[in-house]
Amino acid sequence: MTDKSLDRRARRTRKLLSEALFALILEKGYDAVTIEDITRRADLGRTTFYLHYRDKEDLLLQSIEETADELASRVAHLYEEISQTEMNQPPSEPSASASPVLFVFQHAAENADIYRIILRGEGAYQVMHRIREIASRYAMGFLSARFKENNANNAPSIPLEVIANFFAGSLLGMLTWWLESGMPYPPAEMAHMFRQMTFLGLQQAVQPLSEARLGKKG
Amino acid sequence: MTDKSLDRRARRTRKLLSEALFALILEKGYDAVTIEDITRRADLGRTTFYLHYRDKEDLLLQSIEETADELASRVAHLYEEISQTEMNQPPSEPSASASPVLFVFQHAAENADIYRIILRGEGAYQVMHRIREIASRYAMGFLSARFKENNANNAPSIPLEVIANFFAGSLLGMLTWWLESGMPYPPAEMAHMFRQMTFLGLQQAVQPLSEARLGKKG
DNA sequence: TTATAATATGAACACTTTGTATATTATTAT
DNA sequence: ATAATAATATACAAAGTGTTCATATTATAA
Repeated sequence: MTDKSLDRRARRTRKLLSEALFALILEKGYDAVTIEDITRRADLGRTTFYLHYRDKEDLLLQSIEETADELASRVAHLYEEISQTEMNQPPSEPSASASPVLFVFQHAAENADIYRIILRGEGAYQVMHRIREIASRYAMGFLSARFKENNANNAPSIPLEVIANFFAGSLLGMLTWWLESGMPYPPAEMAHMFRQMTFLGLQQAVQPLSEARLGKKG
Repeated sequence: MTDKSLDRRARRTRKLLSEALFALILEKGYDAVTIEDITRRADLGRTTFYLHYRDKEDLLLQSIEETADELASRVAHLYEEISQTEMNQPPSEPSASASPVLFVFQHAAENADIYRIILRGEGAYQVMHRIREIASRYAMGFLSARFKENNANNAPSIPLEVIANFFAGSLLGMLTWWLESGMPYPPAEMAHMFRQMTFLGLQQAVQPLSEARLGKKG
């Protein structure tokens, strides 16, 4: 998690700086935060900041990178386990327990501050762009695996890239709403609802008991 | 569109300023753009800027507000027409022609610059937040109308608020990808794919020809 | 066309923030 | 204990901000 190769003072300093930045961003927004704000909050000299980071954006991006890497590696690990387990199961059923989606909601709950900052788009383009990239690359892998399992013969009716970005967008949309409204449902419930809408579509979600029109094709 | 109550010079000045800002943001990112950059590009005196706008953010937000208002009013108009037309049709079929979703893709294509700026999250929190709000409020209205038509009796299995944010997120996700990759499909095709995924779910999109598992419920 | 009201401009100003340099002190690792 | 590393205070130049003011230009309506 935190780099052990660093001097103890340096580790402490960086931790204080990123915590101060997070708090200040949530208080008054990224743009309004100055370096002096950060170091004053962290109770450090202003010059100390420049010993560790180039500027405000550098600090934020490095902090986000840490969180993203941690999530990515843990999800990747979980994902491998799942794809093994599900080899012996009906594959396109929404997997209920230990799904990567559930994991994302849990991770977001544990790191709510940084997730809020990321999803609000603070720090502009680069941050949100990087997150969307991660989410849709992951979705691509996930979907192309499922697709190969199920449709060795048929071409998909919609390009995978499009599906992946639909998937990433909807996940980020639900995450954002969930965090901004104070996480009114537990992660498991959010994940369940997400899977339901994703796999079965709005038609099912809106009219749960009618199965009549499903066979039709547009 | 542009306020007729303004002096001709003032209209020209504001237009030049916003065009300059858009171009500069796309060139080097919101944060890096200074007021002097803007006025130099627009070939205006720096003090002139402050005659019209408080700061950089004010200029951007006003420009976005204009675009958003225009879209909102045009969609609202279209939406009324549709809901009348569809009263006499099977209501939960994805409506093919003249759908509000198609309209959004068209509007995005016509105003690609400002849409890119918005969706990249330039100008931070307020902008993206406002857009998500508009999108999900619209989705709320759209969905609750459909829901009432179809399910006067049953409670929806998923809260409308959640569905709306799922919907908004997926639309914004697809829009973003589409614009950032140079609009590789025509608006009509994007809208069609969006409707397909939204209403029928990934299951249908990924395995278009298998209708076997659809009846099941998780 | 002309009067006058509204806009645009350049120069100057105080102020904030940034990023760097330097000399000094404090802490860590071994 | 000591050599290396990190933190600090102070100072500085550069860039950007937002405002004021006197002056010039342009639009509008009588």
